[in-house]
Amino acid sequence: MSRSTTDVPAQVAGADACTVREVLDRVGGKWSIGVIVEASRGPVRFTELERAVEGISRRMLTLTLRNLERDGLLTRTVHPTVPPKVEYVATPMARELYDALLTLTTWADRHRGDIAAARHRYDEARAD
Amino acid sequence: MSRSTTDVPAQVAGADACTVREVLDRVGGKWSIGVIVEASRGPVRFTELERAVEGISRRMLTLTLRNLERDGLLTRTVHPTVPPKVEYVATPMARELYDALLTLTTWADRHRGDIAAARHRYDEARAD
DNA sequence: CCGAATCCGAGGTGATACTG
DNA sequence: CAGTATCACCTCGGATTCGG
Repeated sequence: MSRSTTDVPAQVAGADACTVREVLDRVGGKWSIGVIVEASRGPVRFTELERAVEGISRRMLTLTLRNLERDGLLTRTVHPTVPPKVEYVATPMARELYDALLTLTTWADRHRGDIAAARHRYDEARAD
Repeated sequence: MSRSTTDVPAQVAGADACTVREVLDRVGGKWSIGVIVEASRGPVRFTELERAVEGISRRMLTLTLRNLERDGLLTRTVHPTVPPKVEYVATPMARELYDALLTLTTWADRHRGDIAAARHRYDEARAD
C-alpha cells in the first residue's frame, strides 16, 4: 500500500479499472460476500448457510455456491453418510480476498457519514 | 493493513460483510469504476467520458454520473457558456476509494491464473 | 439433507429520437 | 454540447416443486 492515485500513470489506470471489474463481476453478486464471510470462519453446511445468510433463497444459495466453487474460492466436501452431509469452506485465496475487501470496509466506515450527507444535500437541492 | 481474516472475531464479520455490500452497491455498477477512473485524472466533459468509457450508452453514462454525484463521489460543474460546458471531477473521497480498489486489483493480478485454472478444472470435471 | 428444474414477474440495459 | 424520453429486450432473482 504505497502508491497513491496521483502516482498512477494514466495508461495503467484503464487496465486497473478492467481488472477491478473482473473481481467485481465475480464477487459483486448479491450474496457472494455473505457466503464467503461465513465460509471463511470454517466448514459450514448448506442448511447453515441458508440460515446464516439472511434473506437468501435456496436457488440463489446453490448458484452462488457453484460459482464460487468454480472460481476456486470455495471447497466443496461431500461426506458419504446417511443423511448426506456437504460442507463448504473458503480457500486461502478467498481469505486473501476477504482481507482485501477489508480495505473497502475501512473506506466505507470512514466515509459513511460523508456519503449520507452528500445524498441528503443532493436530494434537498432537488426538492426545491 | 495489520489484521488478517483469522484475527477477525466472528461477530464483526457479519457487520463487515454488510459494509462491503454498501460499497459494492454503490460502485458495483457496470460503469461506475470506469467513470471514477477517468474523473480521477482531472476534470472531464460529458462527451469525453462517452468516448473514454468504452461501450457505455448515453443513458447509462447519465445515470451513472447522477448516482456518483449524489453520493458525493463526483463534482459536477456547469460553465454558463455557449455551447454549454459541463465538467466532472472525482472528489478526494472518490480518489481514496480508487486507492482502496487498488488492493483488489493486486489480489486479482496475483490470483488471475489460479482462478482460470480452477475454472478449467471445474469445467473439465463436469465434462466427463 | 442437498440440490435441480421450471415458471414467472421486476428491474436493469441499450437503441433511438428528441430538446434546451 | 449535454442531456431527456420512450420502448423493447433480457437477465436476474424468488416461489414452488420434484429428485437423489
